[in-house]
Amino acid sequence: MREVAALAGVSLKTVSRVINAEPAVSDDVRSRVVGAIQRLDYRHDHAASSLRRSDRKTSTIGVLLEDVANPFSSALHREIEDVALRRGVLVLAGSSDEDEAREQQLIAAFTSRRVDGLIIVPASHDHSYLLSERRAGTSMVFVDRPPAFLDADSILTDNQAGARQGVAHLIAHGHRRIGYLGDLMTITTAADRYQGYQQELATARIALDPQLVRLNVHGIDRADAATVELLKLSEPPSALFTSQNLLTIGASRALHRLDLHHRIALVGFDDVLLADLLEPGITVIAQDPSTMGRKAAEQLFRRIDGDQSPSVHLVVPTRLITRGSGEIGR
Amino acid sequence: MREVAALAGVSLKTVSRVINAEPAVSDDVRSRVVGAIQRLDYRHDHAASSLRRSDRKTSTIGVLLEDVANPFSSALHREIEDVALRRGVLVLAGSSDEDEAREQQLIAAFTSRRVDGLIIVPASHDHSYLLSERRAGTSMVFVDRPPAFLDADSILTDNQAGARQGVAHLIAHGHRRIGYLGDLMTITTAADRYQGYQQELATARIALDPQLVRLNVHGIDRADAATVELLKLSEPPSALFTSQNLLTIGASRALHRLDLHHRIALVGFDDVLLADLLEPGITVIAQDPSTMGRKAAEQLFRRIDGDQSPSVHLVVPTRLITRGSGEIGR
DNA sequence: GACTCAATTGACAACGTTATCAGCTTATAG
DNA sequence: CTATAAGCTGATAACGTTGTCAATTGAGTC
Repeated sequence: MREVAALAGVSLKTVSRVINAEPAVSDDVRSRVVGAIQRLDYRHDHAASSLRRSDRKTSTIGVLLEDVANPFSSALHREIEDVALRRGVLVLAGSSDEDEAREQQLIAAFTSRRVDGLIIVPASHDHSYLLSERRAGTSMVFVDRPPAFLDADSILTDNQAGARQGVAHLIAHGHRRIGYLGDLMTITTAADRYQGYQQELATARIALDPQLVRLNVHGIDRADAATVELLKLSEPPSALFTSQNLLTIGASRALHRLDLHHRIALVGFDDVLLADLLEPGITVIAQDPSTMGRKAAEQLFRRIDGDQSPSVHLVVPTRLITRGSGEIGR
Repeated sequence: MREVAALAGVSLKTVSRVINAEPAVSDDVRSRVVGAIQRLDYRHDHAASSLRRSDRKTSTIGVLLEDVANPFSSALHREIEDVALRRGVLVLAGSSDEDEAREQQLIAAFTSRRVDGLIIVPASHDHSYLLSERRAGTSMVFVDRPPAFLDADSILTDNQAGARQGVAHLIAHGHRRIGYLGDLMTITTAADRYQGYQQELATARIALDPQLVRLNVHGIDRADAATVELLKLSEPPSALFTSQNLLTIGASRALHRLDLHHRIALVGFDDVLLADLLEPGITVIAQDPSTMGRKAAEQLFRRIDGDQSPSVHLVVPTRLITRGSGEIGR
């Protein structure tokens, strides 16, 4: 910048003014400075600039996801990116892998880079470690799971209602023995969905058979194995409710292999790509990650812009998509 | 930091020494400083630090993908993140959407934040705009598509050989009329794959029938429509080679709808989640995005660490995964 | 002709940190 | 007891930029 100023025959401050498009610069000087910038191919240092600027904004936000490579996370990520980019804000992304230590490590790395705000899909169950960060003025929005021991905005899926809707759909097709596959119970959404399952059974006056329930099933392969177990029972279920993406895939794979996919009904929580090509297509309770990402980003930027109103807790509804697997009768 | 120094009764520089774990600090002073840091919950400012440090490293890299939400991109992204995080490096990610202007805008945003390096899946066809950036010392690695008018490392899939392998597989099952769906020809990988198709037909002495070729097909719906067109021909193809992810899905959807999925053979380029659950499973030429991401990140960090050797051009092989759809005979 | 005012420009300090170098203390060798 | 070295600590400048405020210029007003 010093060289640019010298070449254009002006002061440092004037170059700064041109770069920041401040009005009080004559056209003559401006064009000289622009010329010098190009000749020297000068690149503005955003970090040094934000260090000195009074608003101290880095125009960067941190996004903590479960795993940037899973479809739900990456759909969130994409939507956040679009909202951010429209404001010239860049996104630092990281994957927690459901690991509390990794979550905290990543968030510390984000904040030491002085991000303007954080969007967090939390893995941990105590966010009081963020209190001082919040006091320091960092905006933050929680997505998919609520903050614990911390008051902050959140955008959640209505997990309980979604699970009830799915189970009710199976009950409506005559099923009374509905197997349940649930993810790690430490994940609050998994716990919520299981509550929904229990509630809907209770509403329909169906006794919960613990044999039909497999909790803490994580990943496709475990879900496959758990499905096989359920179907080997002396009184096997006539329908399955799988409460997560990968569990749905695992269960579906097992049903196909056992050639039971036309006999055992299946409803999954969270949509699955290609689910409509299968025979039968998989009926799901779909979440809406794009809407969640957009709302989260919009809320974050409202906070960054100075909105001080009380915390907002938004619940995004689920949608039942019928494709065949959930409409198999008993 | 000034306050920490005051509370601990030491100088600024000593606090800096403690933070950077420099050896020349007595245990007594160190513990006083650590105590003060915690009492004041001081947070280190990474940007200010790298502004002054002699290596000028920001411990941040920029990753430009086609779309953070597509499976290929996000698998790359995840692998890069893992390599980076092991070194305490954070990842800024962005989606070009195959738009040259958006690519350049994002890269400018990355470089103005002084990233240590760039990993680029290019959308544009002239990267000379990066010359000055390279001269300024920014490391960069290209992935999936080669750089143009710029000498830089690249990690590519062997697209031509992969396509030949897929087409050869169909020919080996007796097919002579093989339909081809190709993505936008401006994408170099799409062009390479089409070349592979042409070459393999030539090798087998099969005349290329232009009617069977549909180029510049982009997205699931267009692929679905193009498939329907091909099958309506008076002399329809007995097999299809779809040269991209979404085109495979679109074609598969059309085949299922027309109930031809057991009669028309299909081989796709790039793997598709759930492809093994379909009836028949989809045979694909699989790329290996995880390996590509890992190699790209490792190469980038070698450059960042000062490796000045000539550009490396790595080709990652494809793998044929047979699942049924490609083994339907004529 | 003196005065006011607006428009333009520049000098300097400051943002939060680290590099450099100098100074102080204590131990060791001769 | 002095000389030298090693270990620890601090004062100051600097990284690249912008905020503050003052200086300069030129036009317009009476």
